[in-house]
Amino acid sequence: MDNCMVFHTQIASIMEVLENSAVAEICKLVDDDYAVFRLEITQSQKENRTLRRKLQLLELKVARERVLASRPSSVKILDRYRGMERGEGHLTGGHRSFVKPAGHNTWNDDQPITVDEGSGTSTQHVIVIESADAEAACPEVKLERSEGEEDPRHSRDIQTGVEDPTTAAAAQPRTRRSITEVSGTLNAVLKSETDTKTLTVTHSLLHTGPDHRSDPGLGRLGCPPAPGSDYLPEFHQSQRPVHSRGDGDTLDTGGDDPACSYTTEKDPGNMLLGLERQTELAIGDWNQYSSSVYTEGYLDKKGEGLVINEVTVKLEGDVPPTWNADSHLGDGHSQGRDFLDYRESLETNPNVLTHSPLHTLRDRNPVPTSMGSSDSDGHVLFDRVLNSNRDKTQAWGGVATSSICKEKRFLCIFCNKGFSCPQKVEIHQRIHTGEKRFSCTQCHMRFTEAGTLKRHQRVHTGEKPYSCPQCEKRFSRQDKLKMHLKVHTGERPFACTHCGKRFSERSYLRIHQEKTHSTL
DNA sequence: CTGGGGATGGGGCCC
DNA sequence: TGGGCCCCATCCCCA
Repeated sequence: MDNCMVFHTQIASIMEVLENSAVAEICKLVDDDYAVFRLEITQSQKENRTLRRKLQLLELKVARERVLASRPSSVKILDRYRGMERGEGHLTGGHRSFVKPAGHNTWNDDQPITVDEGSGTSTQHVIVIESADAEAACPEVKLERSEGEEDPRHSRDIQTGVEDPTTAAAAQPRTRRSITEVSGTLNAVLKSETDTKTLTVTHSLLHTGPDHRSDPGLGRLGCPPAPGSDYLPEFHQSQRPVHSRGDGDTLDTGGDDPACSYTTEKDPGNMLLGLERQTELAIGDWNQYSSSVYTEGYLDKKGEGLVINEVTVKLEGDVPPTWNADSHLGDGHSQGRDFLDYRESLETNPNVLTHSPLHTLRDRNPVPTSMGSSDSDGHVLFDRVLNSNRDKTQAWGGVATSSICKEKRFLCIFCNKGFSCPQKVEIHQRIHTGEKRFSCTQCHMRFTEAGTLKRHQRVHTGEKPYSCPQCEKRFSRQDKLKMHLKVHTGERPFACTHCGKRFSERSYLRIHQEKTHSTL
């Protein structure tokens, strides 16, 4: 028995040793395979980056060739990338979006292009504007991504009209486009100029604070930035060139009213976006993150089309950095509007979401668009400028800034409702997204607007600053006091068209008609 | 008791 | 940011 026990003990020991060795071997195999797998993944990623870089270089080259072909005179464009093409540089560590023209609406103007390298602050984005032919139903906007440069604070100007604007104006009908991007300081200026028209779009990404705003006081069109808005798009209406300093400040050497200016590209094919209502968006998903999307444009007078002049997207969230924003652009009805300024800015943290109403647009009518990506600062910005109707330049030539600002050309992407300011569109679109960023500290109530929250909080404080001079009754709201005053005055401005009965409130009349005259 | 109307409070929304 | 209007819900009064 003892021998038997010893034998079993030895067997158990051997089994344990074998088991341990087997486990160790399995672990080793797993580790080896894992290492190989990771190596393969890394190699694939490197290959992807290399291919992407090559693609970007090809795009750059094509764009440059287009420009060179159409602008025989002194072209200086994208010196940085020219160097890259010569092998002098590389795009790593960030992303660039290039604005490039396409079709007949490309850099075909006989204006030189200059690139202001700025002062070493590296923009992480190069914008690609790709305008479709007039016949194209969907103008394309192509956003390229590349590995960005190291310095996130580079500013660069791309101007396709280097001449002195004053002389350029004298050189009409010469067509000019100039694009200035200053994303290093969170400003991006797009300047598109045709004939006497100038477009300057300035993106001021406000996440760095108001000090970085080009106009800290007011947003474009004289509107203050929407609460929580992290960028401040601006138009500069000036025929003078806009330069970007190395420190990122945008210098409008013209000194004209910086409030508004608009592109006057004249491609009729780009004038209208066949944008349909996007009310079927998955609001739940859309509301996961702070977002703002608006379209700048207008409904044509017949209501048959929605002309999108601008789309601005601000997105936040922990989402994959693969957001493609495209839109439906179609030939359309300019209805006297002679420009299409389509701009889209996207700012995120290191990650960028992939959902937006624009996404839906893109899906409905895909265009070759690559994605923007994050720069070293973790911000993503891509801008687009679509050239608009070239034939209608003059219609916008003399439009004053104030009149433009009064127009409700910023359209809700959900309901097409027009607003005068993009910030207002952002606030309005919270209705559709369900976003209520203002929460009461006293209760669970949440509100879309800060003013509504403030008004609500009087419920908790009991503050009733408005008192009736007739009966000492007090109210927390002025409109309620005004309503109450009708009790004393007997004012009943709303009369039933069926029975003549009068009511002090419209809603009373409506209820009355529903109850009494519903069969009529 | 019931229904219509008035009064009030509150939120939504736009200017 | 405040003003103003709208809508809705609720309570109350009264025929």
